[in-house]
Amino acid sequence: MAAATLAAKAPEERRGRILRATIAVVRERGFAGTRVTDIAEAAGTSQGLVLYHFGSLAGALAASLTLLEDEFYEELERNLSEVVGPVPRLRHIAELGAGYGPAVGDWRLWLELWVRAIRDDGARAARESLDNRWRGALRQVVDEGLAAGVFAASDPKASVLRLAALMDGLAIQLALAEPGMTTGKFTELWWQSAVLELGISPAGEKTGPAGGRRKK
Amino acid sequence: MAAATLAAKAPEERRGRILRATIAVVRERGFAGTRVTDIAEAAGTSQGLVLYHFGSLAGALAASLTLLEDEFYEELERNLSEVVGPVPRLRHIAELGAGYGPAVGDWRLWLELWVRAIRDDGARAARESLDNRWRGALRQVVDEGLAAGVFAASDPKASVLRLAALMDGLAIQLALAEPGMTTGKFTELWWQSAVLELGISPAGEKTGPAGGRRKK
DNA sequence: CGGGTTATTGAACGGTTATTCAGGTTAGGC
DNA sequence: GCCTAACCTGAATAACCGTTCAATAACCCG
Repeated sequence: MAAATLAAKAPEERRGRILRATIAVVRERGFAGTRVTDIAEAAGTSQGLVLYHFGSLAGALAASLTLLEDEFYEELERNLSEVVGPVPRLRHIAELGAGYGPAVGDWRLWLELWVRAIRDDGARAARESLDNRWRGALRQVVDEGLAAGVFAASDPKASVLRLAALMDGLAIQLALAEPGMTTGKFTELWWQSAVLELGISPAGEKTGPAGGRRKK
Repeated sequence: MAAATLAAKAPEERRGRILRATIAVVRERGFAGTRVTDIAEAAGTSQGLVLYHFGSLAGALAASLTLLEDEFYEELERNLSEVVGPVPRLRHIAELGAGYGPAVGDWRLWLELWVRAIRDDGARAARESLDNRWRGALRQVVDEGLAAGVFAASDPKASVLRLAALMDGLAIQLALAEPGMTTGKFTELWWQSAVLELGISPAGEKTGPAGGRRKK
């Protein structure tokens, strides 16, 4: 019956596919370079459908931001639950930032988001939400460590702010493939700051970049 | 006849005016939102002239980047020569980053540059050059302090990298007007990191977040 | 099974914008 | 003073791209 057209899944499925395609295109071409055609092509649908579901290109971009948020939350949760104990967890964060996966592409996406947030309210809200969430996670790990007595910080709030900002700053260089900046270096540099900020004792500091390291 | 047209200064003057206008427009509208018309309007000339001098919109944007570099160099030089001694100089850098002037707008321009650098080679080169210059200045101050014995760092190179990255990271929040981030907080947060990284002795750390400032 | 609503398409439309161009104006060497 | 080349302009051109639209197809419900 009714010779199967290419795809006739639930409209929700198509909608989601378009959203995912949008993110993929933005990742590759940036917000400014993303056209309706690109999205349609990446999603395997027509331009018309993109507009049908989201009203406009801007609408599709905006909707994709909330998907981005959701996925970020999810992944963050999943990632941090893998590891227990303040020090390993902090270390894990250091490595997460560098990203063993396609992190460079992800950081580029964040850069795009920052710039878009300058002028687009939806993007501003998304990036603020993302940032708060991220900083909250960091904050939580720090509090955990303070409570356990393995971290020491005179002003934890400021330390968290600085560590979060440092990661963003380092990420810029990673995203732009600054010569000399690698994921390994990223992790190392950030971790050293964390050690400094939080007075982590050598015992807890298990993973050295190379060679011995001590404190006193 | 031919009543005097508005302006017939040297073509170099117009060229420069267009370049300056381009930067101004990019600052306000971003690279993506900058149109030839905007530049012409801001420069008080015709669209034709913009293209006449620079060949294309992309050409004008590219040319404006080198002007941006030049002006940055100049201003950096001028600014840092004002202050002597490692500690005051470092402190000055902390305040420069926060910017007592239109720094928010400037940081937004840097954000724009970063994103453009992802895909545009000219922008990439410009930002790398700018960044090296900036980091070099920081590095110089740090070396000065190490030589004078007022700073102590086990890995100065890493410290410089981190301090530079931290400034970028904090700048993002400043540029995006993150609630709670002010120029004062910016300076304070960065300065504390500098103190921590470089083991600045309390004597040198003259400026509290508020209160008087003096030197030995 | 109909009939109406929802999805989906591809082509047509229209606005915006970079670029081209033909024609003037200015400046400076001769 | 005049001639040529550099400068400058505003309008015409043309391409690109978001959006609209009329026509189908699929789905759902009674």
